[in-house]
Amino acid sequence: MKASKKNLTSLEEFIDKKVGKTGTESRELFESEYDTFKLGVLIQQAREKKGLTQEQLAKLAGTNKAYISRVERNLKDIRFSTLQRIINDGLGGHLDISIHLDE
Amino acid sequence: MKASKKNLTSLEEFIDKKVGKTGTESRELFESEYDTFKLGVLIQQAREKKGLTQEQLAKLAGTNKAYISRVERNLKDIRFSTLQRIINDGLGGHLDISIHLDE
DNA sequence: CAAATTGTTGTCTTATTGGACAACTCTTTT
DNA sequence: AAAAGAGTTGTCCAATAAGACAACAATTTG
Repeated sequence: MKASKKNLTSLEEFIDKKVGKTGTESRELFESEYDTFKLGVLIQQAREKKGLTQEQLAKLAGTNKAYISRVERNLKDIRFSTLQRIINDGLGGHLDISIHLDE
Repeated sequence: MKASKKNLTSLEEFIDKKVGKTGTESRELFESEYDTFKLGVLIQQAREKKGLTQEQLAKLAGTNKAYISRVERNLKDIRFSTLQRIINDGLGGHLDISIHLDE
């Protein structure tokens, strides 16, 4: 299914309509899921940028390819320490985190 | 024990001397521990900025003050989902993460 | 298209988190 | 100096992440 550009105003508006306005329960659930979603994608993109296969990354990070696959696809929650190990040892990078308080 | 400004050149140099140069095993251990350390401090600072006690934050995040204390003091590893819950529900903020690949 | 490589999914076991609550400490207030 | 408030620590139990490996699916390559 291709999105028609025609009736699309903005991603924000689209999500408002599809998921619910900011502040609603359904929207907050969506956003927390989206954050998790982003994490997997982030790892995958970094891995590909490094030109590594899941198996290579797994070995470097001291785990196995099945686990990497699940993390990238967000099928598993992940411990902070494991995330760090994947990024530091596996990808040779570092994790940057910050907390933004609303307004 | 107060630090004397006298013989301090820079934090970098201090850490190099105290922990080891970048790239050494001891230094990498330190840095990953430091990342974890930062996470607790980050949460604590955000909590204080919001003027919440550990107990208040705990209630908002659906946990208890003992747990918050341990997280802030980095005595426990934390799941990504739990971290998000504390930041979203507890602090009313959001977590910003990015992966930086070295060079 | 066949083979090889890469990624996904099922399932088991073990290690560890998260939640609870009590007891203790430390600090602040009255 | 006693009480109150805030934070720390010990321990228990249930839920779940992490690690392993095999089997399967999908993609890439010769």
